[in-house]
Amino acid sequence: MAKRGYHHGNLRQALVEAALRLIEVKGPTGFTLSEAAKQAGVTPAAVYRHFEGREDLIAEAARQGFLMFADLMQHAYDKYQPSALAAFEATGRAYLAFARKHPGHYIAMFESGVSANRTPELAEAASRARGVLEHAATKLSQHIPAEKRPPASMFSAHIMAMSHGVVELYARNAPGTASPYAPEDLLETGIGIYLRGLGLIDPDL
Amino acid sequence: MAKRGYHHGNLRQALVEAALRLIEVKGPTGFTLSEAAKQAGVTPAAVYRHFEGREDLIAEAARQGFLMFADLMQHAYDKYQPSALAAFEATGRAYLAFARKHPGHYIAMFESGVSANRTPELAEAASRARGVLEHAATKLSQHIPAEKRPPASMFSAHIMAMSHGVVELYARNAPGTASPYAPEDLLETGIGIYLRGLGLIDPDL
DNA sequence: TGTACATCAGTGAACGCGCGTTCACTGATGTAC
DNA sequence: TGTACATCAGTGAACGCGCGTTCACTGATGTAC
Repeated sequence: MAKRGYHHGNLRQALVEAALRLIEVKGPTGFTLSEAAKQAGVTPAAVYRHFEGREDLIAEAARQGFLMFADLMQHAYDKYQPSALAAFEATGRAYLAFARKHPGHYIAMFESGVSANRTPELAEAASRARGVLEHAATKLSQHIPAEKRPPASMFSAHIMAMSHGVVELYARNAPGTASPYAPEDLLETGIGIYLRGLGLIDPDL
Repeated sequence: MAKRGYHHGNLRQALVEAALRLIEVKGPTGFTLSEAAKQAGVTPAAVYRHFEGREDLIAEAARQGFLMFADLMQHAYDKYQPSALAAFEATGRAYLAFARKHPGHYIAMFESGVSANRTPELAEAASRARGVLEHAATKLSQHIPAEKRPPASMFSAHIMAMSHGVVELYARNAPGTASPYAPEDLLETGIGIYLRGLGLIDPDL
């Protein structure tokens, strides 16, 4: 596992990955710097060679998350081009897929209490992710008659809100809170109805 | 302040209120049983006369939150009856108003990590709140032609998701994450577009 | 190729801290006679 | 009305724990000659 570098190989990344695993299992509260160090096979003090402290480690995990998140949505978007509608819907599906596949990242990004403005690098990564969705919304909204077209940033904020809400309320394992619908279906139908409201989908079912 | 009871007056409720204040200020992570006790002017050990422990105290705060939440939505619903549409929209506004007015309760309910099924009392309170929104959705959905009508529980899940998403992403003070829109506007327009998608609002703006 | 040296990633011990929880207790409140 | 007693809410000391962070160090790695 230790291929290059000095003693450990690539401790910095190993710590990020340990942190992600812990955040996923124990929640943002349960995550501790000491345990992340232990899981990486290293003394807690070693962490300080690579990060300023606990918060900084979480912020790096979140940053990497935003980058992956942006890539995933971008990829989904590109794949369904040139149909603005199909591309937009694919982007929405990618949102949920990311949250399902990378819960540790998602929690670090949205539930850890780390501000997206903590560092310029984190802010930039977050902004890039937001940008992908906003771009998809902008393109799609050009199909709406100008006089009844909401601003694209509002449009994408609606979609982000619904997506995030579905993740938080229905895609967490929380037993009992579960609704009878799969989160994927819930989001798909929700966005579908919303887009129909914008006149972007045929009103006949 | 100590009107009735034994030594303190009503320590149980004072602890719940101290916990809510702390949760609001420091987040669910920052809340500690010891500090809640201190704020209530009491030794940490005294908490154990009224609660099983830290989690139990949070659960009670959440339970009270769900009761208030249900009452608020119910009240808003009743006020705008008999128009199913106006009543439904008022219920949505009440959702956001509650989150804004009672952030401590909201956090205890949705972000504290306490399962809504932790105790039967908590589960029942949560279910009552959900019931109000579902009732509003059921009534409103009767105005949709049966063949294109989604199940009311799905309908209300969509609204809950969007409402929760708006609260989490845009109604928290998080500076910089803020969108240029007021959360109230964002939710109002979002629900408006969604309802238009269901054919419940005149399609001409 | 071999030796001397510089670098610096990770060590290990120590710190002060506040946490949640337990326990035997005390003393104010409420009640029975 | 007054006294003796029971109740039980809150005390205070103690516990073991793991936390994040600091510090002088050590020893493997990489480099210069």
